[in-house]
Amino acid sequence: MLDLNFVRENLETVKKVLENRNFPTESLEKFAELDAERRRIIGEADAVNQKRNSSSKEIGALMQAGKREEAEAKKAEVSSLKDNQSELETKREEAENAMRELLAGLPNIPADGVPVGADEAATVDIRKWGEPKEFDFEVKDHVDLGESLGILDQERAVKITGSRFAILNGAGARLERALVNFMLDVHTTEHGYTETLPPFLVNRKSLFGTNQLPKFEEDLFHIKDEREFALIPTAEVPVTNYHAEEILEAKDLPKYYTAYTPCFRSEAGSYGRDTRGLIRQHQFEKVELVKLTLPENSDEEHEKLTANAERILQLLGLPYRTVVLSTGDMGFGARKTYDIEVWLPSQNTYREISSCSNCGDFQARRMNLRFRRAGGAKPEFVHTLNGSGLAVGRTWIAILENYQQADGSIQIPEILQPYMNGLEKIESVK
RNA sequence: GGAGAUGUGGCUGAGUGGCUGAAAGCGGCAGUUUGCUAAAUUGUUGAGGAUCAAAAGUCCUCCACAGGUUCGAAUCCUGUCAUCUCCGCCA
Repeated sequence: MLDLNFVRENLETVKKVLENRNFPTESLEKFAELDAERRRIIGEADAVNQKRNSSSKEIGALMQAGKREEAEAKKAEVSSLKDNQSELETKREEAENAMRELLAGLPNIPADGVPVGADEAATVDIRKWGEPKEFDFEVKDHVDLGESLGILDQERAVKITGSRFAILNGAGARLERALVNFMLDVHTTEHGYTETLPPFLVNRKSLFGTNQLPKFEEDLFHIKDEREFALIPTAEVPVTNYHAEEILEAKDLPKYYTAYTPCFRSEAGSYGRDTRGLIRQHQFEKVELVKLTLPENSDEEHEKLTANAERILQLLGLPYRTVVLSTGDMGFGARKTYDIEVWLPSQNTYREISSCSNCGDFQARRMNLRFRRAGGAKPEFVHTLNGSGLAVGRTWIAILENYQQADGSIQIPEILQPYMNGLEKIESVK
């Protein structure tokens, strides 16, 4: 959420930013009016409350002095304020809700230097690592590989649940678990993150904090009862909200968390995309990285977080490139986002495997997550960052495709072998 | 799921209708004292908002949350949520 004062003082800038992000600007047309109205009503309501408070105090004094009649007269007077007062309180609530709603619907301001553009075409390559392997045979995709090896079963998942679900078996399931453990181990022992295992169901307040709500309700799976929980679409939600509504001490920052969780996304509006294989599922596994930092350090921490995610691909020997997303392609809450894309031989291209965002104070303001500098200074909002480190399902795909052999078997990267109980190769069980 | 108890500031903990945004203690911060540490001592110490160019000041709101009663609510009433104890059930 943007700061009210910032929007008031930079209305034109905000408008321009919205256009760069392909957002309609019409809500801003009402801003000035809404803002003035809100302040006028607050002033009025405060004045009435003040009148009531002071009169009530006088009544108390009169009662104690034994001046009953005067007190009664005063009571009647205050009573007559009541209608007006409750009406003003209602209006005040409406005005504040309207303003909150407007602000909650505005996306973050991109950082300086983020390429301006409408879509993916405007992303800019930052760096490449590794060389895509030359295969001297016709490469298969992960579906053909996985099914012929007997480690991937999509048909039965459809029977049990529906489309966009899959079952991993044997060495395939083990590979998924190995990747999770490997990633968590690297981030906790080499990169200084604290492992956390959060709830997989969250309430609406948390979803507001990390800006899934109010705008992206239809991307979530909702639990059908009065508690209104939703399945997490990413561990970013429970983990970033971990310290929501708290005031941390500056000396305790930065905080680094890493969490393994399943993620659930309805993928509404993506019906025709990536229908084959495991690229886009309703349920997938992810190891997430979350940082809470001082405002002045968030850019540097963002670079480090992205490097932490890239490190996993380097250790696994998977070629990738890192790009910076353009204004039109960035997520709602991000001020800057790096996507890391892994090489997929079957598609002869790089595909997203991680998205690392600096959200600045945008989410912290939504969840009222603050810190205090030494010496009793005013609380300030922390900066929040998050990134996948990595999407495990897509890493699984990349391992199969990049390490496939001519006979359809899969060579296990050396660093993963201890996590696979020493297994060097996944071969057909048939 | 059943029965009961509880929810006050960074913490402990007073407060059962007005002078309580909240005693007291601890902690924090600033000063004084002291050869240093420690101790002592004085002061200070919640958040959000309105007004204002800004600061100061003034005012409003907040004692789990949401409603209600009342001229007036931390205090009374209702609901919700959370925590604790006992029973049941389970992993």
